[in-house]
Amino acid sequence: MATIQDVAKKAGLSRTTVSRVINEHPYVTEEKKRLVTQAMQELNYVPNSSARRLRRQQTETIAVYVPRITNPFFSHLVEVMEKEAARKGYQLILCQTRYKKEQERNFLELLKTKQVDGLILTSIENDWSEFEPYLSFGPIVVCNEYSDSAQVPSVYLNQIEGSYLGTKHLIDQGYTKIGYCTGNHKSSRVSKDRKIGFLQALDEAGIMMKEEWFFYNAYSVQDGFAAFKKLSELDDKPQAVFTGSDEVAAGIAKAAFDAGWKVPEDLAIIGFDNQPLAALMDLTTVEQPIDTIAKQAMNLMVEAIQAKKPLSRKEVILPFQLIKRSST
Amino acid sequence: MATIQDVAKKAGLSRTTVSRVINEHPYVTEEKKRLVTQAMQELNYVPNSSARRLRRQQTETIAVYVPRITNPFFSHLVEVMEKEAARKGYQLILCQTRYKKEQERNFLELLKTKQVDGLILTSIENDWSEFEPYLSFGPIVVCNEYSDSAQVPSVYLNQIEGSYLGTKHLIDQGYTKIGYCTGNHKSSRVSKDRKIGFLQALDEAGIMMKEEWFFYNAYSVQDGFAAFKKLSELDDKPQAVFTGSDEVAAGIAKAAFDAGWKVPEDLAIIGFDNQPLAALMDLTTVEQPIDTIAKQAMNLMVEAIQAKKPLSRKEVILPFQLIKRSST
DNA sequence: CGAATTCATGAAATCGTTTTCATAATCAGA
DNA sequence: TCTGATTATGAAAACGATTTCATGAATTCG
Repeated sequence: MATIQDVAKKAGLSRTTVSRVINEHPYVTEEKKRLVTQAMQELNYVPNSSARRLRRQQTETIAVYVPRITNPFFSHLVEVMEKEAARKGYQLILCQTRYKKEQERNFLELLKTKQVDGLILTSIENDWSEFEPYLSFGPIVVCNEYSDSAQVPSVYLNQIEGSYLGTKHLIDQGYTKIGYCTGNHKSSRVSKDRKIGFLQALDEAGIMMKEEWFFYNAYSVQDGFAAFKKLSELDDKPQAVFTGSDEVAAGIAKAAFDAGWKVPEDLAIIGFDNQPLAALMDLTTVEQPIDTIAKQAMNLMVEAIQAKKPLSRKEVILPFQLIKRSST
Repeated sequence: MATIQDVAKKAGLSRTTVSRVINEHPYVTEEKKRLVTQAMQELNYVPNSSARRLRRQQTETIAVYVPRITNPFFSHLVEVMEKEAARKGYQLILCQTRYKKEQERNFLELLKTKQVDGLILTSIENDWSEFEPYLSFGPIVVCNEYSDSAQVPSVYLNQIEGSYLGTKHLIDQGYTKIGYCTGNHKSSRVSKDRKIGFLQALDEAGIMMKEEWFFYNAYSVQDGFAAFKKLSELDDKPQAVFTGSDEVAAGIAKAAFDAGWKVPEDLAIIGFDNQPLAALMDLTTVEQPIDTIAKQAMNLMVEAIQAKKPLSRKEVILPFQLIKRSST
């Protein structure tokens, strides 16, 4: 492996000048620039990035936290982020927290040990106080999830509004017995707010909710199957169900279909996210502008890294959209 | 930021001893070990990974190439790889090539500039000769895709067998007019072999194929819609269609359903991958053992990095499985 | 008991860059 | 022509770890 020293020797110049050429500093004559470029080419030289990182104290790498990359919502988020990051000369390190507090904390070391310039969180398992101390090591940006105590920029949607929008739609369609089937993840603000919005819509319409119409821990298609099974065994069944994701909605729809139920006549279903799956299953759903969330979060991050200033609290709140299909 | 020097001073010892404690070298008395540990704690010291990388000449980071992370096949692959890598103390850098030759080549710099210890390719756009020169910078492992000229380990499935298996199944069900709807990506060996296996099955059964029953560039649900539209406008329509992915199959199934067709009576459909989507849409499909592919590829990579020996050609070929559902 | 190991530590070299500082040479303005 | 800025270059000091080499002390062995 050729080093900058080798190039310098070959070109008959100093390391400094070579470095200047590499980094496009001014004050290098065309003549020397040519010499250096040629020497670099002949030696097949490439700057060693570890050395550069050490000296520059920056890594041009950003860590992105997701629970699991196979969740389409998060893979979409990551796809856009990676694209945006690459465009700006940054790499992405993928951190799957698997909904585990400890996993999430482990990855924090990346920031502390200077392996990444910053952290983007798309989900939050731990209390914000766990993150707080790491802010001195580099910027953190929150997106999708949010926390009132987080003193960093957050790009998110007002999930109260989102679930209100979806629930209101069900109510407007005339349903009065409405089930609620979501992950209801304890540490998630998104979960909490969704529930608030849901209840708020019911409340405004003067509609009652029954304890047995809540179905929790539903994340996947499989969970949707299970939820339907429970639902179908109730004496007093809901006429419609609000879900936390298109996967769950799709699972319920499929199970209902297999059981000979008609959607929406026997059971109306509303999904969340508007993924390709929703179009496929003809599910009404609440759309989240994933592309925009991802881009904005990444932009804030790169800005923060380059400004080298600590980030302050800042909220970017984006709007939802209802996509009406035949499941409601 | 505290450095190793600060710790050494605080503990009244040399950098060397501190380093020994950090790296668990033998030959340090318990007494000094305690002193160092305490000093590290008090100073909130963490080793700087850039410095460590520079000295050690390794990064504990692996780059994974995928076309797009939103493709469920690849996100599944990456999920398992990340898990496996984390378990072994490695990080993953995500590289989305977006099916572009140039993007793919750009990411090669990561290896050359020593930002990663190795490369795992799950898709290949460029000719192998483009990768060849980079082998001197670190190990490369191919998985899913494969190339005869690649002198590195490859973990893959014999796609000729896979599509043969699926096509044979359609033939066994009595279909004689069979369409073929895949990506048919030019640079992909997978694509080529799938077609070979398909034609082979037809050939063995003495079945004729019509040019108009080939539908190419189909990757997504959306593409499935389009393919069905074309198919349905033919005078002589196929009775069954072999597809390259569950998404495409699902798209066709949905479009067919919307058009009032019955599956499989009016059109039989077989997918590929056995993703959650396939269960949802009740699609017969050819299953690929994604978990195993991912794990094996990652193991080979870590082994290669740690052995520090150049990798030689080696093939790990895994088996397919047919999942029969109601779409055929 | 002397020689050969093994254990324990530190000084200094090293990894490959970028940055600071110093020094000339050139140029512009009075 | 002198002064002060601008341009062009290199020597040497960082960046923060690990590793080599040297050296003594303690232990084992014949």
